[in-house]
Amino acid sequence: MPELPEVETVRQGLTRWVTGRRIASVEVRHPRAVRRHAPGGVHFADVLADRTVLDVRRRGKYLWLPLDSGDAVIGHLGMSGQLLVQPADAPDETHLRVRFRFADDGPELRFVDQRTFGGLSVSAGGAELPVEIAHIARDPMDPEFSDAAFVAALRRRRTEVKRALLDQTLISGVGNIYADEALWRAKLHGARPTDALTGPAALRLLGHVRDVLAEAITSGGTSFDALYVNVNGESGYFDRSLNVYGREGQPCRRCGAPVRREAFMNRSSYSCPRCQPRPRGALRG
DNA sequence: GGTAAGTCCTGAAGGC
DNA sequence: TGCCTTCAGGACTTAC
Repeated sequence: MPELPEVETVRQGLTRWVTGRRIASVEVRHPRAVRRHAPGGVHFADVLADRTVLDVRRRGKYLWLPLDSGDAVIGHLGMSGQLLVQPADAPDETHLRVRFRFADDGPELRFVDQRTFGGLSVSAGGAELPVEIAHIARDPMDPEFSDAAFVAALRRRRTEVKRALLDQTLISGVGNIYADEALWRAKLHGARPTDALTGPAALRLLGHVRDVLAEAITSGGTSFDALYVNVNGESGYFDRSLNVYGREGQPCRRCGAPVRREAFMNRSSYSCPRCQPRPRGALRG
């Protein structure tokens, strides 16, 4: 499941493999993969032909590829998307959605997505920062991310802390897995109200978020079921380092209490019942 | 049939 | 009352 570390790994791979190359043609094999591109798949392919990729950039879990036309290709991997660099004669993947061929006849760029939550689009004039993703906050690894502004905004919210961590307009790049891991490190239950967090507590939490993400980037991201792979098709191995996520019933690595799983927003939250006590007044559980 | 995931959309709720 | 902002939850998708 691609979160920031996975997307960053993909960005680094794409930078190496597609920067400076001229697109010869684009083949859209599934309309849903370009559903965010309002003019449709034919237009998507037309506007990209003969354009050169200048760079590969990232904002949160979004990638964009500035082009020599001033436009940009926006990509989001959703929960099962992959951007693969493959030899042109490699067999098509089962869930191949979009294929980029290059003028140098070198390796193709393929967007493969089983569950089609991800997608590609072209942002007109979006080379610097596509307007479509301008609402996404900076991520905590971004040099221009402001810790003080984040802490202030977090404490202004009237919601639960895990929900706030998943809000990409507040802080980007944190998904379900790393939210649980950061909360475990901070010894906070995800249902804690944000407006009751002290400034220092919020700052400590942010530090743990940053640590978890940094360690995951070093490991090349997390993968459980081979749905996520980097541009060369290799899985990350950060899952070996997870402390609570997916470990229901197994002993907490800090205190030994069995890790609990709770329903949260149509998905799961994992936490230690002893290290991360549920706040008084919280209803679920 | 339940489960997993991230984002967008819609309706509800709250503040002024 | 009414407008604006913020919040909560459903929809989407598909393999297992």
